[in-house]
Amino acid sequence: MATKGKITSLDIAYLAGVSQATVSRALRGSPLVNEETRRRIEAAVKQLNYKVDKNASNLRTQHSGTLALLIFEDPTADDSHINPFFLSMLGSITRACAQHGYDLLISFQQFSRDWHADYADSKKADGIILLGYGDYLAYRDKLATLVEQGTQSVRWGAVLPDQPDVSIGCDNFQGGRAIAEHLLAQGCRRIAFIGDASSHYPEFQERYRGYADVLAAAGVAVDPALQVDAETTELAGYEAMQALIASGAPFDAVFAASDLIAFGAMRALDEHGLKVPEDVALAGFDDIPMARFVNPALTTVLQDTRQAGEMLVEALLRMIRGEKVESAILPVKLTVRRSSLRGGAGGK
Amino acid sequence: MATKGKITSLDIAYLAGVSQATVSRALRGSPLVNEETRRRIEAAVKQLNYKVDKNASNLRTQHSGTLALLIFEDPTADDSHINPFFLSMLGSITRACAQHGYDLLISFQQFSRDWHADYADSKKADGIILLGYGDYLAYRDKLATLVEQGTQSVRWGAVLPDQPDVSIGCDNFQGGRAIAEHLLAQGCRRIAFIGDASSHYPEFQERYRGYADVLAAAGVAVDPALQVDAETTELAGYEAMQALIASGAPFDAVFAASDLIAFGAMRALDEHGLKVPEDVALAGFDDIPMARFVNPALTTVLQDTRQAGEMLVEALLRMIRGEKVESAILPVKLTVRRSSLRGGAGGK
DNA sequence: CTGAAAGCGCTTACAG
DNA sequence: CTGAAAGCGCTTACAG
Repeated sequence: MATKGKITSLDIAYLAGVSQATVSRALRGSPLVNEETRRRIEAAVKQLNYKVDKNASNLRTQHSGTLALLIFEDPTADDSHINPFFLSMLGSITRACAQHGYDLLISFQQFSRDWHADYADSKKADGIILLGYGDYLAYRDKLATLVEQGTQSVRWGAVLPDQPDVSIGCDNFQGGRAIAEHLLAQGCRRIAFIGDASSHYPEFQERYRGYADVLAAAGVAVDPALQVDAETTELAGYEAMQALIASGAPFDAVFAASDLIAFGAMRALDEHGLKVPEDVALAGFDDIPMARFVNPALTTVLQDTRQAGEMLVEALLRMIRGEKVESAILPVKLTVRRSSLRGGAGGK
Repeated sequence: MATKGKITSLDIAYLAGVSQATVSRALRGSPLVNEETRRRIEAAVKQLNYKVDKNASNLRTQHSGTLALLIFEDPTADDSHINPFFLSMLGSITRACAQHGYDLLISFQQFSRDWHADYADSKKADGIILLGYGDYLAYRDKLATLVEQGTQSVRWGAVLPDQPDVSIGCDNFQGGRAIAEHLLAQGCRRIAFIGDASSHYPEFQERYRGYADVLAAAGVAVDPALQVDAETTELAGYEAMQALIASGAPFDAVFAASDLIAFGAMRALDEHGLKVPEDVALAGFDDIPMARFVNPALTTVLQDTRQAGEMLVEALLRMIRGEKVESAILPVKLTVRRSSLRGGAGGK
């Protein structure tokens, strides 16, 4: 039937005995089309297995029905070792896109290199979602350029006073507070913080601020000797923990700025014969799926990735529609597991 | 400078003092363009921050420089609980696409519903990669339809004699053999298999065949009472293990058809006071990132997702180029960890 | 409610 | 090496 060549709306028009314009109207759901005509067209579409050519329709309408997701990662990142937290986000973003009838283009980006953010300019995507950690101070300029050029974009990350872009982030400060309060309630007083706490990594910095805030309010000294930098990998957490132990500074709890860091810390503690939670209470941040499987299961802060993904997509779509969009902060939830429980719950 | 309206190749042409056709040639890297002319054009492109409109160029050239990845999942699947193995695949596929200069569109699909495989027909993608478990016998017809309609596609999955499509899969049979041999070598004789072993799930079936093959060769009975169905989730593994324990059939080892199943089995064993590996040796399949973090760390079979992703993408691109492409089987690698070690390595 | 026609922004034979 | 022109397959004012 179909003459091998590509089937176009003209073929449908011919088969249905109408003009090509009417086919287009019918397929776009225009109310102007007669019910009977529409039925004939739909029959023809089915018969020839016709699909509208998106390149043509996108060219004509000047939008693509597609969003792009850029995930930043370390150059060191190995295939399968993308931060699981971002993979969860990816899942919920994909789903949110589908719900809104948008397709999703994804791309991993090296943080340090020039971003391939051309998806929007080249009309492959109507807007861009940015995801991933990296040095914010380096980040900032590129973000500003993006925004200046009028690229529609939203970012997952810390929500700060003067940032150039629209961001959605979780309440890192409250999360940090929750962990610190919990560890204090467990009787810990020498609580180490593993993770960068500078303005280069605002999310970690906020977690640290929450932690320091609670300690100070409780009259517990915030000892700089108990803070060790680490990027978000198991290895960095391991090495930072080693360094802390080697330093000889006494501690009875560890607040790792992310779950991956906590896993590394757990391994280092184990190698040094320090038991979690009996000798050292341990907590992380993110609540990635693995957190409940490690032994002991990890106390952490749940970031609701489902909600986050929906917020990101919805914010971006509103932006694309030309509405004014504000940054937003999502609540977090403390998730207590065995790794931080000093009392009777510990032990084998 | 740019008059707010969209910048097109005509603007570049005007600025560079050439025709629009020459701009197009220069930007596509045609050797016909004079060096000096090319430089002027490139300067203009930079000055106006021009990007080629992909919708227009794709429409003209009739291909999109994009591949689509469909990931099938259970309707029950929660946001963040996509099988981590497929997330690893997603990572390596994304990377492989980037290496080949292709963009990647992703979409989660409900297995039971009609697939939204229109990416290719609508010219949004040049081809499709299929990923995910599901009832193969139901799957098969849809696959056949896809292939019939001439949609370019490759699938990750079992490589079987009569399948309609091109598949890349790992050597499930050898993987099953490797686990069984290892468990036998540990002195186990009553080795349970948790996972579906029917032709509905050919990958699991192959793993089961490898296992049964080795047992038979070693003169160990393959007891049907020791095989319990389970889909690939932690919960299904947990429930299947409960059922097996409740059945009263004695066993000294468990071969779970996937790591997620193994995690669930581990939890059930733990709740029943059965120690891994002392009382029961346990092995999984996939080597997802969590496998090394559970306690005890899980013996499993490594599927090389990096290689798999590259193979899938390369096969699909060859197909798109019109080359003949065959299905292929990738080697696997036994990864022994503490969960299966009966000897001195066990214990705390 | 429908059709004829213009045009989205490119790419690429064709002619020079 | 370059330009003028056709055309990819749609969508949408415009006219009826």
